[in-house]
Amino acid sequence: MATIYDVAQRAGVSPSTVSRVFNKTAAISQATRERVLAAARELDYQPSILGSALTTKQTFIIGLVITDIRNPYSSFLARGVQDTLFKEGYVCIICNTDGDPRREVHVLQEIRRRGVNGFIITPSFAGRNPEADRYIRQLLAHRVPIAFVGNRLDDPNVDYVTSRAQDGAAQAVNYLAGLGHRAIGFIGGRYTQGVAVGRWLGYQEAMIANRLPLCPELMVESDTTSEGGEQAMHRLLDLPNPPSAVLTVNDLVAIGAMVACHRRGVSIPDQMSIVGFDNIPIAALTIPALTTVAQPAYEMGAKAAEMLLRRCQQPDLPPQQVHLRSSLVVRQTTAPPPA
Amino acid sequence: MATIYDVAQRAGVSPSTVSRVFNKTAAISQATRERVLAAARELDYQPSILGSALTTKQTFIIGLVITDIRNPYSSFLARGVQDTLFKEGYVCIICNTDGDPRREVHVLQEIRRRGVNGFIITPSFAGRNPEADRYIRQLLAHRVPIAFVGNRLDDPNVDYVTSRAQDGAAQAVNYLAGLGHRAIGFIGGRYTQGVAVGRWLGYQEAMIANRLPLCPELMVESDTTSEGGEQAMHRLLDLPNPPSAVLTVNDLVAIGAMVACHRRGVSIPDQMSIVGFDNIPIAALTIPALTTVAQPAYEMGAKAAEMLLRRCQQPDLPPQQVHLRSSLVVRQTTAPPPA
DNA sequence: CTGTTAGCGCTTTCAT
DNA sequence: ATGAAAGCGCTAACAG
Repeated sequence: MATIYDVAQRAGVSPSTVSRVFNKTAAISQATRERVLAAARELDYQPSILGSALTTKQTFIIGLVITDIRNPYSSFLARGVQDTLFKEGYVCIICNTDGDPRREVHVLQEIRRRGVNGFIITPSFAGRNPEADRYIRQLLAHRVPIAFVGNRLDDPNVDYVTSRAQDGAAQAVNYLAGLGHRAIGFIGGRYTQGVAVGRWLGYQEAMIANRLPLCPELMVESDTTSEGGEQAMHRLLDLPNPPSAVLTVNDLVAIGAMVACHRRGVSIPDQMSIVGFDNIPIAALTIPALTTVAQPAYEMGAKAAEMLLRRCQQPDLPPQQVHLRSSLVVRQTTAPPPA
Repeated sequence: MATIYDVAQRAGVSPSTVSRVFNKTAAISQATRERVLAAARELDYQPSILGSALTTKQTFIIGLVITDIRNPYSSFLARGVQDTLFKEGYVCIICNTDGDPRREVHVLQEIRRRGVNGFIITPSFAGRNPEADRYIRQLLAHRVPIAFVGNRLDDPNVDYVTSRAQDGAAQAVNYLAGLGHRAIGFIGGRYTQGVAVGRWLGYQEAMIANRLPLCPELMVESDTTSEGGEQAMHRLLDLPNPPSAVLTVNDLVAIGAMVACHRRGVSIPDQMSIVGFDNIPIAALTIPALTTVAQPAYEMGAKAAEMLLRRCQQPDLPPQQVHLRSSLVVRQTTAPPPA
């Protein structure tokens, strides 16, 4: 790799001059600029960010910490982040936590050691993760720019973007209630973890608002996978009084639930209504097509990236909160309950 | 952030000594080691990789260049890469090309400027992309470690891992032929691009081997999305003599094709057999469940990461090729043709 | 408009 | 076993 000195020598100028033409940090005569550029081209010179970062602290790298990139919600979010950052000359290091607080801390440290200019974090637990919380607060104290997505620290004083998932869940319940359902179940991950909590709260809130009974046996925890959804639905179907509709914590779980119904000959939506969460691409393609609460994952990522960049430029801005909208996408898995 | 000087001062030693205890690059007396470690702990010191990289060239960052992280194949591959690298203390920068050669070059440059120690690349075009090819060859000439996944340069002299997708496609055709199908269609992305080429070649090869007619009108190009698959299947169904079975370039396309059949009342698998490609998680959950050629995406990523790390350590190793297996997963979308 | 000098955080000879 | 000094690629005053 050619260095700034090689270019300087070849162009017959000083390194600073070369630096100036690349950074436009001072006026340079047309003539020398051209000589420099020519020399650079001939040597295939690209300024090393490593070198400049040592003085400027600008690596144009940010760290993105998510649960698991294989989850479509995460990968859409990641793409939103990447697109927005890349346009501004930034690139990102992505690490997965699998919801493990230990790993979350480790991952944050490893990323930080690379001198990133900021973090975008989807916290796995909200306020229930002493280890990671402590570390993140420390970063914040060092004024490291951080934008949170989905969850956030138990602290209103940070930048974050949410999707009003709680409202989304409530919308879904309202819709089902409007259709005439009374026994509405919830299949829901671990309620106290990650994104599940808002969704669960929204469900409860709306059940109460609609004066519908909140039966513990209709609220079942599950893995947040299709297998988890399948098992959970079987448990619900085994009940003496199964629900006539269920809201699920994500689309994969919903699809698992559909499979369970299919296996048992329970027809959707005639005998069972199902609502998913996230609106992953496949949701439109299940047969019947899945009614679901759409999460603007890409937009959330894009927005978080925007906020982060802003904070990098103006560290003293007041903290910013953005609430995007979750919206119910009605398709074919929902209908009035059987008479 | 505390620097190595802060730690040295606090421990009453020289910076070199601190460096030595962290890098175990020379013997240090037990006593001073402990003092240094204590000082480091008190100051929350973590060696900055940026600083050391300037001399060692070791950033412990590698660049992963894929088409689109939102594609499940890519995200599984990425996770395989990340897990393997992270265990060895590496982290990765991920960028998307969307199959655009211009963007591919740009992305490679941006990543390189960050001093990455190597690349893992899933080339969008194989040997038909002068711009990107030229740049990649240049990297190779500079002895930058690169591992290719899926496709590779038109050059046997590089490290790469494939999935024998061509064999997988052939397997699928053989299976359909064995079932009695003669008119087997192929819905296939742009045949000359990215992963599609191997799959298309495998299809043709097996059609010929089975002495089946290779009809141009049964091979249709499409977007590699479910919408693309849906449209393509409609075109096939509009034919005077539609096929009785189709192989598709990926599962999303297959699912789109299923939707098209469903809309037209063509029953699967009785009137139409469909085979997907990739075995994304959702494939097991469509109704009926999708028969598909499984790609070991996670393993391919993991293997590529392994190869890359090996090359970083031993640049003079002979180039290595790994061929993982694609395997047909028979589920419920395939059956003998109608009589 | 351009050059000189020092320094960013760390490693690495070379001494001791 | 430890320290001093130079240097990695670049930027940022400070001169001129």
